[in-house]
Amino acid sequence: MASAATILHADLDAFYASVEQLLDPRLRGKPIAVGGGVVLAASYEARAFGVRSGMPGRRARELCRDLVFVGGHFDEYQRLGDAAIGVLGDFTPAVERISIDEAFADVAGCTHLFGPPAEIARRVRARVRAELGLPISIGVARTKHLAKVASQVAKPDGLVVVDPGAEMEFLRDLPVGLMWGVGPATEARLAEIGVSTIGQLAETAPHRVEELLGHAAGRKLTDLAWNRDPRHVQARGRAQSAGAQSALGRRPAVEAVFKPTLHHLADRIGARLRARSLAGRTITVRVRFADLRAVTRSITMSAAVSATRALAEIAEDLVRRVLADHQDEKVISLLAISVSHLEAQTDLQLVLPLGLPDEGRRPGTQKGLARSRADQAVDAIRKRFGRDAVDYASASREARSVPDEFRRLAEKDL
DNA sequence: TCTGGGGTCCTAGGACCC
DNA sequence: TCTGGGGTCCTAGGACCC
Repeated sequence: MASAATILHADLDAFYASVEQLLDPRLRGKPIAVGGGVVLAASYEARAFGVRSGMPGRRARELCRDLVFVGGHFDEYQRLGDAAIGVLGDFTPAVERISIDEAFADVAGCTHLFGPPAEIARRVRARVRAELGLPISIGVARTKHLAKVASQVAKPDGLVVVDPGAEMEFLRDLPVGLMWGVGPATEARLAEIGVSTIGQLAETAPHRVEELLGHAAGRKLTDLAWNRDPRHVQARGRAQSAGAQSALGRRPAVEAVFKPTLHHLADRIGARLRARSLAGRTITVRVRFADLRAVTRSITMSAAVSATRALAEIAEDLVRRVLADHQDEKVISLLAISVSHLEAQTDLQLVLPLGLPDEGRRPGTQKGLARSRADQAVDAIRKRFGRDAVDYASASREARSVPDEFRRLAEKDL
């Protein structure tokens, strides 16, 4: 016998923009964008003009003459996002938070207290509206995938319940792009074989889908189209990697450009890692060229690193390798560093920055010691006076096209 | 439309070991 | 000595999610 529809997917509508309209009533009903140089979020009124997040501010203004840009109240986003997810938590501990504005909840264990899932969803929406002043859409269904699709269909500010007896009918005519795991590339490939709806995908032979998309992705999508979703609602684990990136516009591919930027990125990552007593064995850099094509280089070391200078120097070496392999590329448009293979950092490692590439490891040199002490001093000052209180001299402030507060909202807990 | 930032997972080839 | 198979790790790239 099929289980009941007890999974909720709750998603705050145009979250950042809705918060701004909440804080300033004059913005309500108007097309607004959070951000400036780049659109970080757009209200539904702005989306109607084609304004999208990630879009350059200039382009957005072209699309919508009356677009109002607002600076962003990042502390409020965090507070209100936490509060909205907290409302779900008042009904059940089985909450899986996906991001600042989105979460799953399984209410199977609390219907005897609060009534059927649809009733719980109604109460969540009413409370978020009454207590926080924000619109939130909810999908209710038997599986996570169905609940997620349902909340998308429910937007804006709606509730959609998928009855277990009507699931296939619900999915059949919806575009494949609504499925979890189908982005622009997959959508285009499916279109090539004449598949544009979930129903059509379900009718396609599984081996064809796998040939087209690869084993894992093909199988996953076939399962979802056939409405087989084994995933459970469960609290999220810690991050597996920590990274930072900076878009540069169009800058010459020379040391004077990439060194300060890499130092700034290494500083951001190093500080986060050290705050959690973590370090990582694998460092990956990503270099994007003028035509937006990106190349990565990585190295895995025998010992984990978290010292800013060590991270920066390893990243510099990797970027030099990229540029040596692409000598015809004179312009770079983005630099990124990611640190993975994270592990707990022992006290010894905290003091002695081990772990340059294997051949070049330098255990506890005077220089290494001084660097690590500098990190500790900087970390301590930031802890007392805030994250912007100190900055390495060589770290470029101009590289920050997006406010640090916005970056922080996207960081997953390490 | 020449595009932000922080993440996750998959693929495929090669090295290496047993 | 040759051959084969399986497992694990590393590297580079790609797609996707919010």
